[in-house]
Amino acid sequence: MGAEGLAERFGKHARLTASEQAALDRFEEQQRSYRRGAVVIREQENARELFVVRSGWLHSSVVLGNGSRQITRFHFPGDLVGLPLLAFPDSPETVTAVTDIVLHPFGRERVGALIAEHPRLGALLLSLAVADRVAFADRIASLGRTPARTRVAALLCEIYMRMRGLGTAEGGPIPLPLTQEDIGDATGLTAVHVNRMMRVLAEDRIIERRGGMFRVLDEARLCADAGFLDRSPVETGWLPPPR
Amino acid sequence: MGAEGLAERFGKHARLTASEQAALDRFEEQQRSYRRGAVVIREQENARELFVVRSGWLHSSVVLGNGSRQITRFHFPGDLVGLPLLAFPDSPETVTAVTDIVLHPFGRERVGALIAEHPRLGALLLSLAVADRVAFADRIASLGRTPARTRVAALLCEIYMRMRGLGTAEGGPIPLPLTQEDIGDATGLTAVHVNRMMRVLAEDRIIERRGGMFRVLDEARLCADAGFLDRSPVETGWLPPPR
DNA sequence: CGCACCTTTGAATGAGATCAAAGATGGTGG
DNA sequence: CCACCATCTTTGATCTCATTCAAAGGTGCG
Repeated sequence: MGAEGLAERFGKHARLTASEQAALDRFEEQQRSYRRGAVVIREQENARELFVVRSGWLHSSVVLGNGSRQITRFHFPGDLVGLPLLAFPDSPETVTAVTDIVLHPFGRERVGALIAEHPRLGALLLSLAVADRVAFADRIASLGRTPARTRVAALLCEIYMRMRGLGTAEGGPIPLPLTQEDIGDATGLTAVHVNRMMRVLAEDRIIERRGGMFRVLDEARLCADAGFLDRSPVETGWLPPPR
Repeated sequence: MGAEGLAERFGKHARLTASEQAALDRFEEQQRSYRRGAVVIREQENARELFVVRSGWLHSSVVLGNGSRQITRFHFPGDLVGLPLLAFPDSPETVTAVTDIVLHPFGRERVGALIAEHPRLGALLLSLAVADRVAFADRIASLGRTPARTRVAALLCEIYMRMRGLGTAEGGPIPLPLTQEDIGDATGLTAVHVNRMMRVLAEDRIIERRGGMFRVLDEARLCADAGFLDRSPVETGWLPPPR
């Protein structure tokens, strides 16, 4: 549970041929574990490896000149981490393990080889990168134009939806291994204010919190409060045929 | 001046073969003009075409449930517009002409064909999509963790840098065909507050404004105020060989 | 069991929003 | 060419949401 590989992820969007499946599996030959809190990729440092997340949560963050931190994205099993290394030799972001994690590292040039040998997977990869970009755009809108309560709701909603995509029980408890400071750094709020907003959401019986967990009591209202938009599934009609 | 095509853009990052060059040029066979203010792609509507920007400015925006608008990205000549259509059949964003523009429309499946026939260009496209993602991340950090003055400075700085990349004179005047409301929608501020911040920047002799133009008086200080990070040029070491 | 870290709550402060209204500017049609 | 009107910019006054500062509980780990 809570573990997914590249092939499973890609397979959600297109039926893979045996050879494609094999090519993706080859990205997961290596395996490496990190402890909660470990820094996997450090901002501004030269890095050559990307990773497939096998299990656990991570986040990408940026530290501003004024010392404050902004978390830009959370990563879950099946996600690709370190994509910016395909564009920049020095990482523009820090990638940190939120929980204990297991990753599959692989070299940049393997992506090039994948695209050359399996253009359809290359196209699918582009598709996923673009979907990611849309997620970033949604977050920009959330930060730029919505009040605190909405932003916190949006983050919880995103986590809820993503965990459900990985197969969490419907109304069951969801792990929330983030400190309120983390949530603040993701939503552009202070930890204090995050605390107040979470309390309000709990008082309104939209969520319930206990320990490092939360439970969604009223999915409809959470989505409404969060301004959640269900992005239709990734489009694959334009992909070239498999080779 | 101020016009650039796909081949020029790609050529900045890798030396193109004749056949690659030709393949990219073929994306610009069609041509279509729009007036300032025209909506090129409408949010939530089904769209099948992407565009290469030949000349002029555009922006992508999202309208939130509360009626407010967030501009997520500006597009300049040589940019690809409508990439989200590679992942979603219905556009998640509205694309609007900021000035009179000329675009080259093309179908989604052409991207698939390009990747299949020219994997290296596919990889480069992925690279550019990833670079875009990093730009989004930078903006998230700006919105989430910096004060108003910094955000406005960051936007002007971005425009300044991008215009320079397209060949604007060093200390010369730069067109700014945006209303203060537009700038507010991009920076997550009100038009009124944008006005105040621009005034402060002008009073501090960092920029100068006249008509629909601005001039950067003190590039170093603008960059410092904006927390500008010069992202190193797009990395191409991992690309597969040209076919 | 004790310490470090996290959560929670209260009170004061402040950055940016909102409300309001007076100038500029520019595009359009007569 | 000019007058008019819509749109945009500018400035002031007030209000509010979120921050900051401070301090008291919790929690879990070594």
